[in-house]
Amino acid sequence: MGRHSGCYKQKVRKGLWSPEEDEKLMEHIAKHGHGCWSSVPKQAGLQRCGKSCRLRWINYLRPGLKRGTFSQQEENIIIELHAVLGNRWSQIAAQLPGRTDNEIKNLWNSCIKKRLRQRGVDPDTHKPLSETEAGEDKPPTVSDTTPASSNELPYRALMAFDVDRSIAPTERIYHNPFTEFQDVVPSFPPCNQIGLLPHPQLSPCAEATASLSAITRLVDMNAGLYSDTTSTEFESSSWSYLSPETSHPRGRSGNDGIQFSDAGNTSNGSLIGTQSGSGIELQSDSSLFHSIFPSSEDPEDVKWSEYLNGAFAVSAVLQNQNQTLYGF
DNA sequence: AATATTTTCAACCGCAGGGGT
DNA sequence: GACCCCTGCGGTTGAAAATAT
Repeated sequence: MGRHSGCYKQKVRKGLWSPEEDEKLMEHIAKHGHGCWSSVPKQAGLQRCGKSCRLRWINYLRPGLKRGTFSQQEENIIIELHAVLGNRWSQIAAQLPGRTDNEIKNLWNSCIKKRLRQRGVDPDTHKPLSETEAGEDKPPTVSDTTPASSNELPYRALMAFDVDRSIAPTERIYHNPFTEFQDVVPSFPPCNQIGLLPHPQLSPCAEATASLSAITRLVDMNAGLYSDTTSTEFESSSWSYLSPETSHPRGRSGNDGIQFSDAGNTSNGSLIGTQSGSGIELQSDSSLFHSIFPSSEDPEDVKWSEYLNGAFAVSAVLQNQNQTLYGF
């Protein structure tokens, strides 16, 4: 089981790939496709195991790969998805075209995790550190949850925090000699748009707005997940909830109860929202569940991908409109 | 300029699970 | 059902690059 015969049978090279090896692999796949990976190295004349070829192709040579700095929107999406999916990097990557699971995993482990901690957020649970440290019995982490049991789909309140935007991302052009792919990193939006949403009528995707509406209702129903914090670190980290009615008294109501605020109208970075409560669940009998999955009688029937496609179309809206949700 | 330390990220490893026999 | 082969996933490692001293 899990054996990898190619690596044992013959001498195989390990470590970094040379340009010549890359070229051989590219040429072979261009001509014949990869077919059975275990036979690729032999056919391509490479002293690598099939597994290594596959990895190289998927993570580096495959056409359409974006390389280089993650955009603000991509990071937001990753954080959102991680809150729901945990360390299911391949599923997260599936929502970010051109990004690989490995790349996302690296970003998470090297950057996002650290930044979340600095902001007083437990990267595993997406809860304030003060909350997770306080409890002796650590609640199950998001990564422990099983998406299959949809009646316990976790959804953490949408949250945001400031970052130092004085450092603008450099415009970098990445050049892959094989794919000729270029990626220009967009500039950051203003940081005071944290937690603010685009007007629904401006949204190019009504479906996404509807999903957002459902999520927002969910947050509202279970609002206050992060309230009652006593951590000054937490408070100073400019959290905000996407909690409609109570959060943004000056906001306008959308069609489905979402309030939309003008950028700059919120208090500058202080904690918004005063509800209390804990934990968010999708119950099969809840109107929320049915608002997200109108065709499903039972949460068990819901395909995980449907959930993602619905819930995270939100991200697409943000992406399209260059909005900041989490405010990194 | 030299060295030490930290960060980044490509690649490896082991495991799980599916399909075929 | 047992075994084998293969793919895919997530955790981990370690070399290279970047940064600090």
